[in-house]
Amino acid sequence: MDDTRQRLLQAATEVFGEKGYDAATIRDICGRANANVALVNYHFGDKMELYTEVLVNAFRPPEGAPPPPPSATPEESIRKIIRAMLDKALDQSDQASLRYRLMLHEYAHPSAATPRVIDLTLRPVYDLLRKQIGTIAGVDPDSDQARLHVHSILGQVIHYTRSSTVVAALWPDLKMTPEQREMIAEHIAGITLSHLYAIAR
Amino acid sequence: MDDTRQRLLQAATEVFGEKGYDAATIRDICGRANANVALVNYHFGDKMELYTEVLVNAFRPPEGAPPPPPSATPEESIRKIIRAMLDKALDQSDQASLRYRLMLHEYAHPSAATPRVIDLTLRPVYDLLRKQIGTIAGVDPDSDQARLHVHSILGQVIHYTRSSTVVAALWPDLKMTPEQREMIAEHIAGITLSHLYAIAR
DNA sequence: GACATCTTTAAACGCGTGTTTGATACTGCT
DNA sequence: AGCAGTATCAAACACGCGTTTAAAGATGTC
Repeated sequence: MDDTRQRLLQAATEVFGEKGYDAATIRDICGRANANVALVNYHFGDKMELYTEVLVNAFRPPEGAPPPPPSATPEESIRKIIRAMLDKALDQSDQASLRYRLMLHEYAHPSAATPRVIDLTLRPVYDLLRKQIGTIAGVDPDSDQARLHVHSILGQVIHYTRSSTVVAALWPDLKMTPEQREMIAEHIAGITLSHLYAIAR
Repeated sequence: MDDTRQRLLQAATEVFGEKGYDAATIRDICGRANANVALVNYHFGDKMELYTEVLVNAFRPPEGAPPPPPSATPEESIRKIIRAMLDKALDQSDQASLRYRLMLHEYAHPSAATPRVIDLTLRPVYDLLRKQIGTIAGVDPDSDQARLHVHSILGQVIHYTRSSTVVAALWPDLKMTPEQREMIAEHIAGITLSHLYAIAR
């Protein structure tokens, strides 16, 4: 059945998302998919081709074109983007968080597919944030100023979502409840915005 | 000779620092140390004990007690800490950067030793930054406010040093020259400080 | 129903890994 | 010189990995 291919793809998405390419084993993937070890090679060729298939599948935009978000103010737009990234990354065992974790593994161990993954994931957010920031501060979205601000935001969001061990060790009281996520998102947006306003003046 | 043990330790520090625990191989380590593969097990027991020995050795404070830095203003202190972290991480093939990379690998793949590594590396900086920030903003160093600011700083610094692939893809013109490092450090310090002043008012 | 094609299976292969072995060289002491 | 203890060596071992193989089963076509 062609359904086997689909089960393998889903199992592979989970295992690659949880452990990354190197640590994931074909036997583990096939075990979860109730499939023979040889079937990965039969259906996909080899491990790397299965992996790229997983990436292509995970980062394919959904069918129904998502409506462009109602254009809020640039400030609210930035706040919403930050909050959405935090939520998407921290909602465990969801398909969206699997995508996010695949992305993080790509960044930690770059492969030939990494540039394409970046183009499909981070770059749209990067470009959008640059535009909003340029608008607020009255600077060119291509300027160092705008880029520095966007990397500040990305760095902080990735820090909270990827380095959970470090954060937990230094700040045990942080449980990442929805309220605390809101507090973090508000803080990240706040320091950037207050600096932007200082520039605009 | 006992000098073999030392050569193994140095080679292991390099290989573990470059590749992390899993990807590092005993044959690679022994090759660099011009030693037989069996000698790791003879001198250290097994791979994991060699690794912990590397960690203990790398994070042992140097003999001569380093003089406490001349107490500058809190603002200058924060700027210097940020700049120092960036430099230490990005200076290639230096012993200090090996320490830093060992640290990053520990955070990416937490082990039993991770809490101790955090205590020896990040926590001192974390506590110092909290104190300085508390002073500037007039808040408790234990408050959420102070902690949020410190995690913002750490997140950004780690982002630039660990996610070089991502940064390079999104911002090809950034070459991490000394001038650009200074610009980044100044920006990270700037957004935090300008927000702190806003709070203090 | 018979044949061709696509799927699935258990078993094995080749390779790299950490580790162990048993022999050999070296060292320091009496 | 002789000997005990340490250090080093080449070789092999056991295991897990990705991959291949050859046979068996399922499926569709005429």
